[in-house]
Amino acid sequence: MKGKITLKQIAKELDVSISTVSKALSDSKEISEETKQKIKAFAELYNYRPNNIALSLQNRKTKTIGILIPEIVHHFFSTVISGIELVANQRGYNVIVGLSNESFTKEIINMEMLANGSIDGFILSISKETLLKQDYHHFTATINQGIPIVMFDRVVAEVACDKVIVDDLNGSTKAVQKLIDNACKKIAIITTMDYVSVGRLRTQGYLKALEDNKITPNPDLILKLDDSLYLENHLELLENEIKKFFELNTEIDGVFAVNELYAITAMKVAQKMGYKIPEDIQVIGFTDGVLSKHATPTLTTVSQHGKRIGSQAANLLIDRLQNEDASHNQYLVSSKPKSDYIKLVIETEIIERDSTK
Amino acid sequence: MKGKITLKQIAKELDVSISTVSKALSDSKEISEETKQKIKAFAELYNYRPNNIALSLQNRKTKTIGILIPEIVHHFFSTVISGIELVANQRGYNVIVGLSNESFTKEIINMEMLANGSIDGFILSISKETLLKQDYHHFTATINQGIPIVMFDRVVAEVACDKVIVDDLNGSTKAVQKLIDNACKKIAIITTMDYVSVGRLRTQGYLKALEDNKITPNPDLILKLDDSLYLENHLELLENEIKKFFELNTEIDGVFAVNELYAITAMKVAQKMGYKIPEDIQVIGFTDGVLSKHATPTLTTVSQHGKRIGSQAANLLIDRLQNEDASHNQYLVSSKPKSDYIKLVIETEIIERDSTK
DNA sequence: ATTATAAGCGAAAACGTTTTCGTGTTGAAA
DNA sequence: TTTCAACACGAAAACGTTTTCGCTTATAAT
Repeated sequence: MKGKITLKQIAKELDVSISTVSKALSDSKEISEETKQKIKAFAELYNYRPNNIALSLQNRKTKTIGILIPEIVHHFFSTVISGIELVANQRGYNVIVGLSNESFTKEIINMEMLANGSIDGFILSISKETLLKQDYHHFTATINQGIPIVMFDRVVAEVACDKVIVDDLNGSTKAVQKLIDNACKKIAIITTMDYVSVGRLRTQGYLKALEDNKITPNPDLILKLDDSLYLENHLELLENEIKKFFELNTEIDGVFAVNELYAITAMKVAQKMGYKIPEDIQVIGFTDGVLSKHATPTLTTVSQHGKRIGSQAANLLIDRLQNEDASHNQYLVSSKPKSDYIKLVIETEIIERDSTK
Repeated sequence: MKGKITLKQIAKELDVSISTVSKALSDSKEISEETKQKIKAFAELYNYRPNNIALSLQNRKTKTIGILIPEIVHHFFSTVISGIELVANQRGYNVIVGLSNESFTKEIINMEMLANGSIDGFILSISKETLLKQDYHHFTATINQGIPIVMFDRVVAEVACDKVIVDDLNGSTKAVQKLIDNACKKIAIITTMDYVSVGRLRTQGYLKALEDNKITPNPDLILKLDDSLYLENHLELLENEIKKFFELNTEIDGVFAVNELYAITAMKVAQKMGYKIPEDIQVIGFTDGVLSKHATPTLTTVSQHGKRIGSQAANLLIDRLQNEDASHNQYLVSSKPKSDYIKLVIETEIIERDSTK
């Protein structure tokens, strides 16, 4: 009972042709009931399953989606994957994942490895190094090869493809507005360097909320942190940075942080300095990770709905794949021109917990 | 510039045969330098890359590993994946992931979907439902089909295959021993139902440590929680259970929890009840997730080294795949008989933080 | 001049499918 | 009895590779 049985073997065993076996198993009416029964029974007995690779070669499609993300040990990204996997499976697709580790080179290698027939399309989030370099030729090259891409979260205008993004700007505005509504007078933001698009957008949202309320932004209240401080191992450095920031700006009574780590670290530092949360300082973080639910106090967050992002991205990709397919079919008119790319914006939602009043 | 170029197209364009092109690109000495140059230049120009699917069909191997895990939004599992991906990539393999969502049926469907040629071998952790049912026929069937499996963490003696496990028993013993050394007199354990093997083993480790120190275990100090309470949404129920437990056993001065959630929830509840940690109660959790580093106080844990588990599992699998390969080669003697399966035990390590003295 | 040898290339099979297009047999209609 | 469908099945091509084997042609040896 070693190795899968093939059409050829069944054919030989039953002394019919390969075509007959194939047709019998697909219940073709070309084959007599009698032969069908015989073949089906035999196939059943030996648990025949068609070989995926052979099918892929034949159909020139693999029914597999390539996911390319910066890292996987990360609540947001793994949540997105779970969303992708959900609809992919429902619609008959598998997912193959590659990790760029935020590296430009690994991103390219992974893409090329998968683009040579292994997958039908990509769902990806751009690595930081690529964002810094602003070199997107591998994406456009892939698209030009006829492999569609759907980008999520970290997207870029330079590449023409479907995109699924979080309403970073609006979400941030809502969050800061909430702090304003909660009577915060001096609202700080803890954010990243501008080249990470989401950091930039969330900062803009912060500024917009202030503007909407005729509050003049105070540059002192904007803390831009180096990305390396996002890493778990630089926890102390991060704490120190935030501590200095608080010491320099003692009047802060509200903090908006663009990610979970910054938010809970801010809470921790503030508490160590004797502030009460939310009485003295209210905090909101952008993200919805595990830490938020379990911090003390629990953290009010702007939820990104990662799972929904994933499902939508998968739907977008599979829709396009099947559309392409249909347009190859001469009997159908291509319903969608290839040029109109969709940009889906997933609304955020503020989840109120105990770090705000 | 649409779609990848094939050997056939190059051959036609350059008016040579397909075989010549193939040989030229693999630098065969059958082909003259002149022709090689011409073909290579052309291939380079059109960015020729061999089609993975065609290669897979030819070689009857896909250079792809199937990962099958209960869930992906989970620090331990995503860490393991990152370890697998690391060595898989280094050794020229891709990874395709399937999620069982702890469901027996989804586990089977996923396996069958991938076992039909899509992958060369599996790395997996068994779903809870499968563990409960104790039905492992799909694993043995897959192995009998010639597809090797490496199991990690949640493994089972009934299936003959390579395994990578955490030294749950020893790790737990060490943790409880540490509590004993730290002068804890009444040490409680918060654990899961027995059918999850790791829960059972960790409970055994707890008992062993007591025994080693001639302490008679007190059944009242063992809290076995229903698995559904592991879910994030039943947080309040979980807190209540633990609260009742503490109220019933006021003399507890040490807690060993078999997972991160139980551990930090125990800390939270204890603190709410007025206990100081680690002064009144010391806590150690089995796991090494994000929560531990950021809880207040930070949690002393038994680290499982998920990344190492992943890398080792991948090495085990790829070793076996390449060994099989070699044994098909008639010029080599199969160096390893197929029957001796390896069980790797990854040592745990206690990471001391502020929840112990 | 004849023969052996090597160099350079092409034909074809194989991997496992699906599908199109024959082809032979049967039975009924003319 | 001849003709024609309908039926049941097989041969072969195609997907994109690699590899074995065989065939020319030119060169070297006799």
